[in-house]
Amino acid sequence: MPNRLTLKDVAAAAGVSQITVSRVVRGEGVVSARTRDHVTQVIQDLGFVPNKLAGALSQTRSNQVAVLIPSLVNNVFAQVLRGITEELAKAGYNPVVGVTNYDEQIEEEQLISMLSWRPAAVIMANRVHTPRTRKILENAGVPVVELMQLQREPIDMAVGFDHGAASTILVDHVVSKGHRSFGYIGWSNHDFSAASRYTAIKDRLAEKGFDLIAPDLFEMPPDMPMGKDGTRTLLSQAPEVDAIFYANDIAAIGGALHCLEQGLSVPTDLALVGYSGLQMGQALPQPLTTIRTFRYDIGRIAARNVLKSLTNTPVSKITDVGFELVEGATV
Amino acid sequence: MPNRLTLKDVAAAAGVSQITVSRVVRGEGVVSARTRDHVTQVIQDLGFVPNKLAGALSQTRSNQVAVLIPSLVNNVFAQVLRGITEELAKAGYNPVVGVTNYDEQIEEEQLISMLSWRPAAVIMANRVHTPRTRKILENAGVPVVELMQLQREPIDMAVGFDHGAASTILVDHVVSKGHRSFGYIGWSNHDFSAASRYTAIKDRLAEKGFDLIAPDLFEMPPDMPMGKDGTRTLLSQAPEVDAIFYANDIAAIGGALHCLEQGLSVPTDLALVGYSGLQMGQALPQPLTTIRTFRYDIGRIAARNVLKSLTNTPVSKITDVGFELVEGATV
DNA sequence: CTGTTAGCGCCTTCAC
DNA sequence: GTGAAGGCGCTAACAG
Repeated sequence: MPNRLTLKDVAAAAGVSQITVSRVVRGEGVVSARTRDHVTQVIQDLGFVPNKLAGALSQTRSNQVAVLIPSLVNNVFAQVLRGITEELAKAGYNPVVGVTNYDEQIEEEQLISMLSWRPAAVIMANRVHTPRTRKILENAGVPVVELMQLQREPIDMAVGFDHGAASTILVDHVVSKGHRSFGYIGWSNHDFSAASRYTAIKDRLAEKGFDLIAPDLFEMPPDMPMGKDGTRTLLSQAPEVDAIFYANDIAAIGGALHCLEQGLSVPTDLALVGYSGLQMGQALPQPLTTIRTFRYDIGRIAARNVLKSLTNTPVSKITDVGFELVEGATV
Repeated sequence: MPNRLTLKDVAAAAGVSQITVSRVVRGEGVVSARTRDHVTQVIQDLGFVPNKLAGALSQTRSNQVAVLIPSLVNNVFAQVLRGITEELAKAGYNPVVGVTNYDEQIEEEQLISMLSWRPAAVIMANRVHTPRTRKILENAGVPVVELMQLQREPIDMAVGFDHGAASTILVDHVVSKGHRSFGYIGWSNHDFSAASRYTAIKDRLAEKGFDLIAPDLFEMPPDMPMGKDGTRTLLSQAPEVDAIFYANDIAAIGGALHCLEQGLSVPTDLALVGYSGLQMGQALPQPLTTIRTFRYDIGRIAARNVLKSLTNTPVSKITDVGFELVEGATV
């Protein structure tokens, strides 16, 4: 077990004190070039790896960042996490990942569990929390970044974009193309972003005098088969619908498959509207009309804000990374 | 900062000693029912959260598990990670995730960085390591689980399946359907699984007297656009090819899109063979012929083996979760 | 520029 | 059944 080496061992081998080795390891404090080189050499030779548990304990803070995301398999969050991970790695920080499965109660438990590791910061890829979670975060004494959705006052910092605005633009685009009867396939849980998207679409359509038909919402973000089945169900209940908004691109692709199988032509018979701008939707023969969001950037900026905040560099409380209407061929 | 409470504070409030509180918290050692209840109550009232840094330091071991995966965005590894995360969570362990980007050098750096947190175990979703990485793992003194590929002797434990066998079965199936000229679209880096898949396909075809045409291999696992472009390139260079093996389902779907656009009928003009059995490939109008692998189970079993190993429960060194030939409609 | 001292918060060991 | 020391490995604060 070579890693059972401690500062003391290195110090003894190098003929200096522990604290000198510590300074060399951290690259902080003043050490003469000579001793620094010497100690560095000894560290190399011995293969010493500092114990960060002890370091964190003595500083009462670690270089781990707690990250809570609703799902790992959802590509959107996978990309957010990738951005976070890459950016943290540059500064020598590690993410500790917790998955909430879109459940605020689990989020709360996970958060408590992670806080007992005294992370340097917390990143939450969600804006809805239990009251207790909010309170814990407010008192955690570490930077907190909430992701994706900018509406509402952040606990500490927020990075994302305005789902409501994106939905409005999407609606206007679809209506401008002449569609007149609208359906929605999505989900209905606590996810604030999804909810505010649905509401924004419904409201905007209402302003223009249109209805939005959403027969049964799912309990989870719909995947491709759910999008396919949902489309069939919706069309059987409301055959007049000539445009469907989907909660995400994957579900919309499911809708496209339904059309393909049923011989419905897109967008003449039915218009399909996605949400997220995944690469996959754009690779289809008919590129999907959707809202492109910047997941990777959101992750990176979140991490960067964490790091800034930890070094007391001024950070804006709210970072709007925007979105982009992708005018595909399905509307 | 409510979490600045320590054992000492709880002990004072409860009128007992630190160690008694510690025993109650851990549920270990003998404490009378009365004091236990009392202390539990005080912990509740104060909202005490034990500091695991200190706990881990004094035990010289934590309940964090280091997980190194090549990519977060690749659905295969996302699912592996999901399995790991869910299973660890049940036992109160947290994964600390490092992403290697399919690079053994980065893997080595990440590993060293993570070991300085003295994780309870290490899970590597890859079987190729630098010599130094191997040595570090052998001496780490903690359980090590390597994933996906069963060939080769594991450092400690391995969970996965035999890529070579899967490829052989795949080849036999495709040949049995009457195809006679074969192409391959994949990648060529250090990934042992990908390499052994390619080799196994090539070898098996050779045994049957066939060639395998693989013009240019990518540096990364091909995605949908790469699969699409690769298909075009390959067919322009070798128009006689009537069946293509893809390194993964996503690339194969890209191939399907190419056929759709070019009016090639599948499998008459061209057969498409995927690898992984992603849900997506099965949702297509023509379900993809592929090998289904059990990513989620691999993750779960890996985590379970870690936990067993930590409690000195006997664990088999090698766990073969198998695979499944999916006879779709594209061959 | 380098070293000494005193913890960080918990757990192990050994008394009582 | 409970408690008092001592130590896990590191770093902050102060000396020299």
